Amino acid sequence: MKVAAVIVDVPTRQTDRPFDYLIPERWRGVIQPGMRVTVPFGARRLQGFVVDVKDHSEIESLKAIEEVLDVVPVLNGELLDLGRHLTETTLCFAISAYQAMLPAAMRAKYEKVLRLAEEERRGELPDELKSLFAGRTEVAWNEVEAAGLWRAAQKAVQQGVLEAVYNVKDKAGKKMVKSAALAVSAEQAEQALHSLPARQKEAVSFLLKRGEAVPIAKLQATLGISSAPLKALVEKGLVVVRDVEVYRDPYAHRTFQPSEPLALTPAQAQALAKITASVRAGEHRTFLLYGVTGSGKTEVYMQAIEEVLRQGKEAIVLVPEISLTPQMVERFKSRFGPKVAVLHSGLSVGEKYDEWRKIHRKEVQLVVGARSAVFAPFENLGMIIIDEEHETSYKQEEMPRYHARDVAIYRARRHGCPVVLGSATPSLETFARAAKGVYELLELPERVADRALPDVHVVDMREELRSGNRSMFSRRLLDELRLRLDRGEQAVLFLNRRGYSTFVMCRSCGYVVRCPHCDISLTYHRAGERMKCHYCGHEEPLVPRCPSCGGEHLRFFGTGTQKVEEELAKLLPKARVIRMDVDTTGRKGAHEELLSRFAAKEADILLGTQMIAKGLDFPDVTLVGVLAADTMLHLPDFRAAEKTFQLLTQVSGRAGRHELPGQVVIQTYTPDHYSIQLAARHDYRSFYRREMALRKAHGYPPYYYLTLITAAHQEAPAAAKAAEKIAGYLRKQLSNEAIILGPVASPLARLHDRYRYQCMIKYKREPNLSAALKAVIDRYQTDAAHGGVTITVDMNPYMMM
DNA sequence: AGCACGCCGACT
DNA sequence: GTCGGCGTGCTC
Repeated sequence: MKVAAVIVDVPTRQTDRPFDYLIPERWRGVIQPGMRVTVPFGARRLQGFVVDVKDHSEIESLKAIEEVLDVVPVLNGELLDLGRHLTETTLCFAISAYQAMLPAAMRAKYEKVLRLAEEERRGELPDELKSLFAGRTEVAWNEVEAAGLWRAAQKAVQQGVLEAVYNVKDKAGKKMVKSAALAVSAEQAEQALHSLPARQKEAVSFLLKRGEAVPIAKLQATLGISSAPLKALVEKGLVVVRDVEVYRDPYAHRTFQPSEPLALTPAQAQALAKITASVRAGEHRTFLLYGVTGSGKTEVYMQAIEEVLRQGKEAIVLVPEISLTPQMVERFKSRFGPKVAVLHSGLSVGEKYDEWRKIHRKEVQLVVGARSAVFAPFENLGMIIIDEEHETSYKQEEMPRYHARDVAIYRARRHGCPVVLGSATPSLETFARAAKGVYELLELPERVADRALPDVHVVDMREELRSGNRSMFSRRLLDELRLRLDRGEQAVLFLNRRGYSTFVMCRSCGYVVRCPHCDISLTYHRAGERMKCHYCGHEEPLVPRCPSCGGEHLRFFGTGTQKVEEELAKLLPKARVIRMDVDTTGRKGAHEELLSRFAAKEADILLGTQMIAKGLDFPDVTLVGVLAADTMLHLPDFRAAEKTFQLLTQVSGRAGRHELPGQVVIQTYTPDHYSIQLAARHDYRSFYRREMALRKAHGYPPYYYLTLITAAHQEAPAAAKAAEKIAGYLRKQLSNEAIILGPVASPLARLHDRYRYQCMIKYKREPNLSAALKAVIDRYQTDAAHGGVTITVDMNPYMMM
């Protein structure tokens, strides 16, 4: 076995295949599929994944592998296969699939360095480079480029005075801590103890007691000693100091109250029994655990996990990023303690790497994490749980465009284990499969402890306006808020828009301030008087006059959380408000801090966006207000009604989860819309039937599959032309059953300075589709790439923009 | 993606 | 005449 097939870190179509490399003799038998290596590729050095080891290659002159980055494969056979599967189902590059499975820390960082070939030739350096190389032999390429000496350097390389060195580095290393350990046996140390001075004695007996290496900082702190005694002990040969690897534990400062399994309701017990039976039988099944908010789905998950662990197997729990709150983590940590690893975006690159290695080394049996945790490198999976199954954040919007639900089911099939999809508002796709018997439906129709679902009032804001109330608060909502303040209870206010106002328009000429890079209006943010683009992040100061006509009457339209906060301060000056949105939770730990302040009743009202809709559970919250229920309803997305229904149901579920009954006020300009009406009545099934009928009539999922193709270019006509060509090609390739819509300008017609045109394909069965799309990517992407057109293909899109 | 190679315009 | 611009094609 002297040849390795390697997927190199170049995400393009042309390089999306294995390249063969010679395995140097010293690594024969060592290098295995799934290991990362560095290899020479053209003039560069790159990271790559070994996907195969073989005896022969078609290629005559092979280059050799330069470095092996792993001792043990980081991708096992199953994950390598899964990567190939993702390649086919999402049309992504193999390298993207493999990288998505590993923590960011393991992705290579590249640096190019220019090195003086020989010290003797320093004199031959061109004058402009001399000062740069003064006193050193290596200079980073960036530095040369920044100094504008690109050409001089290239010449020097050609002449052989300089050489280009390509380094491949890991992003984050293992964290090492200088630790002290005994250098002699325990007996010898005991004997030496008598003759030691006081401080050294203390140190040695401490190490004896611990029986392992102890970080020096900790040793010094606990014994209150300086480094001097340790130094003396090292000289005497009694103690050694060495680097010991430690995990960065994001929860090190926290203690978790152990929790016990709770008594189950009959429905919970029945659901649990079905799941555990499947775990024990080791057979793959997909369950839909459909339970109203507050019905105790998490307790079912936890008891099912206990069964998995009893079987000596492992489990993955996926949670949407925004509900991976401290509360949620705490529940799992309390029940499963050191058996859990947690993976979410709040962790640093290094922390994620450490959590991942705990899994890889089989030090934990359970992972709780966001989307990418579905790739946890367990080898004996007993169950995968996806909480809030309907959440769109389970779909990745970059390459590879996978859906965690599909990956979970694929892995579970291979491991022979169940998948549990949990939701109070299942996605139509999932509920339809459950209705057809593809998934097994498990139902929790009641809240635990007989608590009632909250009372929901829909307020018609048009009516408010007619009766002269022009504020963003209906009289009803304001009254209810006052009542909570009087009673010392808490309220949650939900508004799906951050910032202050959604757009700024000149009253004289109608000019609207827009993003210079995207086809969208800028949002005004009160803090710092800035205008921000919520798509590309562009920011500019607010102008005092209309840039178009010079008029001074700029008016702020639409309402964001900042404006609500301000308004609340006017209307309810005594209310203490905590605002939670991307702008107030950006800082690390801010999210946790704000929530714990609310839990400690340091505030009366929690005002926030999406991120407060899920998973929160506060006993004194008895009122939930939805300020504008229709914000999502009119988006150009066939799932708009479904998303509205889900969001309203989820938000409502935050009220009255404990002893005190809950009340919900939904403000809307379209009170008769079925998604609002049925959410108010907690009637999922009627919503499901109604929405299914519409999907059927209009040919949308789950009746049809969708694929979205977008072409983008600086110039609108170029993008349109590329999209046109693609549509024409596909019309020829696909069957008559397939419906190809467009091309049309994307709803977000310009993004990041590029115009976008899209085609939508609707189909039921199209065996030729993958091949045709691959051909599209091959043909149009490669020859269009030079014209600057980029083509993206999203099979089963969730973002229609 | 980079990087080399190669083929056409404005300068010492 | 060369330097330097960027289009084209390759990387085991």
